[in-house]
Amino acid sequence: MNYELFSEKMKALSDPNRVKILDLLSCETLCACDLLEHFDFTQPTLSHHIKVLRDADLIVTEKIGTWHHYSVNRELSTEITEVLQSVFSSSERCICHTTINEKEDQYEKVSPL
Amino acid sequence: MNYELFSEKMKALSDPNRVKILDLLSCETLCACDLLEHFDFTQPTLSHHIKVLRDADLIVTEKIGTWHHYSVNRELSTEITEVLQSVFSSSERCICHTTINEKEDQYEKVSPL
DNA sequence: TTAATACATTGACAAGTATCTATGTGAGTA
DNA sequence: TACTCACATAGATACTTGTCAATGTATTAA
Repeated sequence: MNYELFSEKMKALSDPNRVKILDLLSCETLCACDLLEHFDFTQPTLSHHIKVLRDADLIVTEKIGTWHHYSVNRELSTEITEVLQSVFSSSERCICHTTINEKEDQYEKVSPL
Repeated sequence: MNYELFSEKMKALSDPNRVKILDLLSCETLCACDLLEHFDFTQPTLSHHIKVLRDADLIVTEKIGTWHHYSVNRELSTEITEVLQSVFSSSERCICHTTINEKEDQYEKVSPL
């Protein structure tokens, strides 16, 4: 995961409503109508937030008939937590150990985190 | 930390350049001019990103003469990592265990996370 | 087939953001 | 004092985002 990819996951978490959605889904799989009861906004707005979370791979959808069951992507959430920790921790893989203007660009494309 | 506060920290992390700044600062305290060497944008843009990180309490500044020394706020970074983990984990404190429209609003104001 | 339900999509709008150039500020230096 | 350096601020612009009302699309039920 590089800076660009990681910051996209963070962007998906940058709205309080989306964090609340994930928090609700962390306990159990829910459908959109169940989720909507917890919010003041309209259904299209919920649908928008779900799309953002889905595009970021933070939630997965299982369609059963007319109902869509949403749940958190636990694999990715574990990875994100680890990457976040690594960003704040001094480590060998930090970009600061590469020579500026020489390896940095290439390093970023491979795996800065 | 509530959803609003947590999502503000996430928003500060939603730009790849800011993540890179934190990654650089995680190894050592740096001044703005040192940081700037790692980026293609201008000094005012760096100053803007530093302000965003500072407003989110993710970095702290120590001014020595003309130079400003920036470093990561390790206490907050630890807290953020823990909260992130708790959002993705099923737990007793999850908002789903409260009665909708009854306790939820108050709960949010106190400590949903 | 008609109607209802669950969810997505579209288009619009107000608000926010990343970037730039230009300028301000405050501290050290000649 | 005048100049330089390190950094912040102001204002402008292009772009993105959260929200809504309106509408579309499957799927199930009557």
